[in-house]
Amino acid sequence: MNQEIAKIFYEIAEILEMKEVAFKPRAYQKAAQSIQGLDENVKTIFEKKGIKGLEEISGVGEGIAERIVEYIKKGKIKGYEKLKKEMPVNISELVSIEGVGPKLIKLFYEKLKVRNINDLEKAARHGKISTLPRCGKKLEQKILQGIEFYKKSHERFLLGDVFELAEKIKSRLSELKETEKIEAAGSFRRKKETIGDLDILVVSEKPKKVMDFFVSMPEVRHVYGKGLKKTMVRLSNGLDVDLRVVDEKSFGSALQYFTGNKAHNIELRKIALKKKYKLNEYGLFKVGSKKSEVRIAGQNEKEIYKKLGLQFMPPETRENTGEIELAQKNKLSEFIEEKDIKGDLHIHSHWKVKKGLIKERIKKAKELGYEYLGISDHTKFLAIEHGLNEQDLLKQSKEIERFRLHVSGFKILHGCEANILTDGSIDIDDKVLSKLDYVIAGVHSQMKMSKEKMTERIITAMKNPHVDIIAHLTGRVIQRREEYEIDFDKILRVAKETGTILEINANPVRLDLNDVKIRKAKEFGVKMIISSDAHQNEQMDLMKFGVWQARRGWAEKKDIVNTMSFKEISGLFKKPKKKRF
DNA sequence: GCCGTTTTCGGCCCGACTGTTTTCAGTCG
Repeated sequence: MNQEIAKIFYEIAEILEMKEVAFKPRAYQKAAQSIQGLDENVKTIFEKKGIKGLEEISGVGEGIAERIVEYIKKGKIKGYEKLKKEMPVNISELVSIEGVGPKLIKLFYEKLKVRNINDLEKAARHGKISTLPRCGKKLEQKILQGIEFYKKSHERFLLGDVFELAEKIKSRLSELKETEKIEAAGSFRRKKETIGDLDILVVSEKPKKVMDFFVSMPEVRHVYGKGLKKTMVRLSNGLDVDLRVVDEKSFGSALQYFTGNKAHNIELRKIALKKKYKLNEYGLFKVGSKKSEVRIAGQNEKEIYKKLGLQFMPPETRENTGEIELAQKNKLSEFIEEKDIKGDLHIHSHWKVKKGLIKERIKKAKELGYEYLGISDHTKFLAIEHGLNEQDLLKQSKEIERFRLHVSGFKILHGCEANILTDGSIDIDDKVLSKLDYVIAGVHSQMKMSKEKMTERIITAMKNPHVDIIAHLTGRVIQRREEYEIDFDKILRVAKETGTILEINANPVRLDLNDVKIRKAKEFGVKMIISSDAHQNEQMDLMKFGVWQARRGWAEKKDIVNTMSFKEISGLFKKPKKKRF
């Protein structure tokens, strides 16, 4: 329901903008944004706390709260229906065309009766657009091109897919002697799970050379525009990349500015204004009388936060979801870092089909600087993954015992990734589970159950004294499979009571728990573990994606159990679950 | 329509780029 309401509010904002209503568009937009990012359903909030509860949402006041209630009760909003009648246009579709905004939509509708992308394409093809005031041939071409790109579905890219590409582009640029500093900003730097486009900043004395080199890279398929400050291209895989050349003295402020997110930046500027400063991508300036400006920061990003009276915030937290308020009070915690990770406990060795892989995994784990590694193959219910049965697990235990004797200075744990069956039971006998160092359990079948049943299923598994960790709790595969429906609050309460650890699956297609859920789990005092869930050696490198996600969820070292030493974590697993935390 | 260590009324982030004109409106991030 939150997404539905957010979408309506965004549309209201656009329509009001068309009607040139002042300020209200921003209000609706802001409310839509908050509601979209909300963890709890507005309906639940309303049922629990009434209209006052809704008004607690940032950007939601009396008026908008009433509109939300109207939607909850009647499934529609009268004012919105009325606006729609005045402007019966598919706005959300049309605004997604690059270069088309509310004002143009209004003009196109009034003069050409354009209601959707199809109409717009026809109008542009027939040369109608360029007959309108302030519209020319170039706009017409731009619109046609925009439609072309829209049709090729301008979807977002997985962070994991963008990561390697970004590294490649950065290293190409760094080989060029004309570039001094290089940094990728935007949602990539904030390590969002999906990326719309990539922003790269460089410092250079020779912008022309850098831009020429940039557009000539083999990955570049299309150049949107090329200037000395900004060049925009599309790569052959469809990813849009903007390259910006900035002055050394503005590098920090440009990095801050282009990292965003937008809402975070707006808050920062407001703080600057209150201090009689001005903040933009060129620096932080003190504004004196007669509009004289003195730069007080810009070269260094940290300096900007400091001068604004704020603790430094890692890019992963810059979403304007409360980080600024905490930073003002100096109460922002230290978040977990990659170097805090001491081991990986969710690792597959495909033992039933290939025996030599445990050794390879150990070698890789040592390279990563880990202190320990846990082998956790699938169990028998997952025949397709050659899951191990009870006998296999006992045999594997003996082999791991032999490794322990031969490997020095490194510790190996033996676990498994067992299946939570539909009734919540585990597909491996308790007696065998109790012989393992630890047990991960996950749902791998029957994912479309009712919310109540799925919640009950997982809770039953958590109540099993042998189940230490629940893997990929929501089962989502980003952009491919929805989360299962679960009552997350209820699960968190039981996790806390039973001492069950929740996994943050680091695979970039899962990242499950997500940032919002991590933050909530932390608030409930539930412990988490970050796991690569590697099926191949190279996938053990994915741990960092989990760490970034954990940082986005404000997790600290103490919230994540695989920051513990081997002694601590093996001791932990030996204690009864309820006495662990 | 929202919101408050300048305000319960009067403000609401800011600059670049583009295409269109010839001083600026619309869009974007």
